[in-house]
Formats: sequence, structure tokens, C-alpha cells
Amino acid sequence: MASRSDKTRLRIVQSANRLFYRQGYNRTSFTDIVEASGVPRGNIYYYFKTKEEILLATIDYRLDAITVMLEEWDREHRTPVERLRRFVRMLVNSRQSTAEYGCPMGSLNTELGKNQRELQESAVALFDRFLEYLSLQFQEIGFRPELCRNYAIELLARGQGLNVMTHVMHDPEILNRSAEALYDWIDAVCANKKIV
Amino acid sequence: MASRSDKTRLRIVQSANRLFYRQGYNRTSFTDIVEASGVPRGNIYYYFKTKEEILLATIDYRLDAITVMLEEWDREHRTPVERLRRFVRMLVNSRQSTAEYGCPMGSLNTELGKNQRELQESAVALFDRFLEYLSLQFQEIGFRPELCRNYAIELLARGQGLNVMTHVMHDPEILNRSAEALYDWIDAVCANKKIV
DNA sequence: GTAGAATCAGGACGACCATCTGATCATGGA
DNA sequence: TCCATGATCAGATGGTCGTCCTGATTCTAC
Repeated sequence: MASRSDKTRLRIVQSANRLFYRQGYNRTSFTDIVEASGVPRGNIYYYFKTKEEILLATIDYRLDAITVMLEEWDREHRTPVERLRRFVRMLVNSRQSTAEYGCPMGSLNTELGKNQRELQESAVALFDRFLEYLSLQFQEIGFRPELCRNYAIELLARGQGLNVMTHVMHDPEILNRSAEALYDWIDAVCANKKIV
Repeated sequence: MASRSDKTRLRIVQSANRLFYRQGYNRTSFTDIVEASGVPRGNIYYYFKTKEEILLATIDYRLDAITVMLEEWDREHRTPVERLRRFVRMLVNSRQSTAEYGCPMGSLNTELGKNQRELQESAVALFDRFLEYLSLQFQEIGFRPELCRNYAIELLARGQGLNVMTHVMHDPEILNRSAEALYDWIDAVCANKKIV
């Protein structure tokens, strides 16, 4: 099924995705995408009518990548606690690129959240995917459903906070050092399981 | 001392500051600033040679505002713990605008952190101001100096995380609900004081 | 083999961008 | 009164932006 067309489209999306992450969506020009992908101007417009459409395609692309990753986590780890810890480990593993360019998900939403609400509402799907997954793990641990979403938000918030600080200070060690507190938090929450 | 010149300059800076917060720096055009401030094009260039200079002026403007605020906190609250709690309260108080436009400090740094390093290095001063202040409070509580900076980063990180989630989900209640955990964290850290 | 759709290619277009220019106005000291 | 200078102002400028257009080439199916 990987026709020539599919390959070209994929090249565009991958190049745009990379640029959007590194430069931001608004600061990435059409010419940037043309040069990075090697796909000529008019040809890109054959696949996407507007720059916004390219962004939506990159969001879908990321969503697929996240789905694949989460499925892998499910296969690799049997218990929900291990999967929560795996999430923290992912943050730590990404610390170098986070220090350089920030969180791909968080920085995109932050950028679009200012005055580009429609686009941001598409980008929030990235957060929802993680929230859903994390929430599910807490449910499997045995917490009440209402609590689970709040725990998921709390965990995601702490991850985002570390990502922001890591990016702002250009210091990957912040993530390295602070991860321990997140592991502890997971343990502490789960220790409450019997009480709650 | 408020000459006509000073007033015009201030009007430019205040309008730009507002626009940069709401629309982001890069998406704010010169024309936007002209229209918002009511100061004609050429006149703005009499005060600032480039758009970047305007940004630097707004950063200074914010730094001054932060300084004034922190001095007020010092006057209002005698103990360092109260001042730390005051910081959390500020986050909660700003929850409405945070839900709409994000954290003024965090979102600016996130935007500039991508590919505009020189400007971001000026914007990081905003973070430094808070880090310095928070760190000082931990020192006054009695922690070892090396610890204090890490505690300050941790507190700032958790605040930024909540700000990001609040903005992304457009839900001020996230800040409202999660503040309690920050108060608890402050208490927990200070309870360790004798041990550490 | 060939018709028609899919794909490729790059220049052209108008809008808007940050910046600059030069003229005009206001003010205050000689 | 006059003029030097700080302040104000409208419009022009070159460049870049996202978008569009028109052919040329390649693929697919009969």
C-alpha cells in the first residue's frame, strides 16, 4: 500500500512535524517545509490545501505514534504501576530534546492556546490520549473513577512542569534529578489504595 | 518626571506587553501594537529601533512589576513559609487569565525557547527572579543553600505544570483544586527542616 | 496503445510583515 | 521672536508569507 503518493505525503508530514517541534508552528514557513522535505511547493498543495491541514496531519501522525508507544507499554509491563513508572521514564529519556525544544505536546498546545483556539482544540487530543491512558492505569489499581482522572492530571501536570523548567533552564539534569520525586509520588498514591 | 515622552513610551510597552501575553510575541505584528497603543508607526520607531527592543522593554517592565510584588509579599508576610504560600496563592488568583492565555512567564519562555535563544535568554530573567526569591525563603527556613535552589525549582516546576494543564484544558478549576497539594508540599518540606 | 486520473514541478500573486524616510509639530531657552 | 531639538506622524519600501495556477510527467486500466 506504500504507493509513491503515500511516501510523498509521509515525507511532508514528517518534515513538518520536525520543524513544528523545533521552530514552532507559526514560525515555520511553507518554504521551510519545502526545503526540508524536498517536495516542491505546488506538490505539497496537492496533498494539503492549507498550512493548517499540514498541522492537523502532523497531530494525527503524533497521535498514531503515541498509540503505538502506549500499546508497547502495555505489552512490556504487566502491572499498572509499572506502566505509570514507564511514563516517568519516558520523560527522563527525552530530557535532551526537551532541554533544547521543550515538550512536543506541551509547547504546541501552549503556542496554539494563544489566539488559535480551533487548532489548539485539535492539539489537545494529544493530552487526552495520555490522560486517558494514565487514568486507566489508576482505575486498574482500584481507585474510584472520579479520582483517577484527577490523579492523571496531577501526574501529567508534574511532568509538564519539569519539562518547562528543563526547557527554560536548558538543563536536562532537572528532569534527571526530579524524576525520583515522581516515582515516589506514584508509590505514595498507590500506598493509599487500601485507604481510599 | 512623567514627561510626554515617558508616557508615550509607557503606553507602547504596556500595549505590547498585553499583546505579547495574549497573542504571543511572534504573532503580534507591528500594526497590532500601533493600533492597540494609538501611537503612530513612525513614532514607535522613535522609541524602539526594532520589535525585539520592544520585547526587551516589556521584559524589563515585567521584571519591575515582579520586584514590586515580591517586596509587597515581604512586607505583608513575616515568615518565609507564609511567603511561599503567598506564591501559591498568586497562581490560584491568576487562574482565569492562565486558563485563557497561559502563564505570562512560562508561555513566553516556551515560545522563545524554540529557535530564538538570544531573546529567551533575556526572558529567563523572569524565572530567575522568582527562583532567587523562593530560594531565599527556603534559606531563611534553614535549609542548606544547595538544597534551597532545588526546592525552588521544584516549587516553580509544579506551578508551571499546573499552569500548563490549566491553559491546555481551559479549566481554571485545575489550579483551584490542585493548590492544596502545593500547600501540603510546602508544609511537608518544612516539616523536614529539623531532620535535614 | 491510449485516455484519463494521479502526481510532480516551480513560478506568480496579493497580503502583510518589520523597517525606514522625511516632513511636521511642540516646547523652551536666547 | 526665533530657532534648536525632542516628539509626532503618515506613507513608502523591500522582503517574506501562505496560497494559487498552469503545464508537464507518470501511472493505471481498458
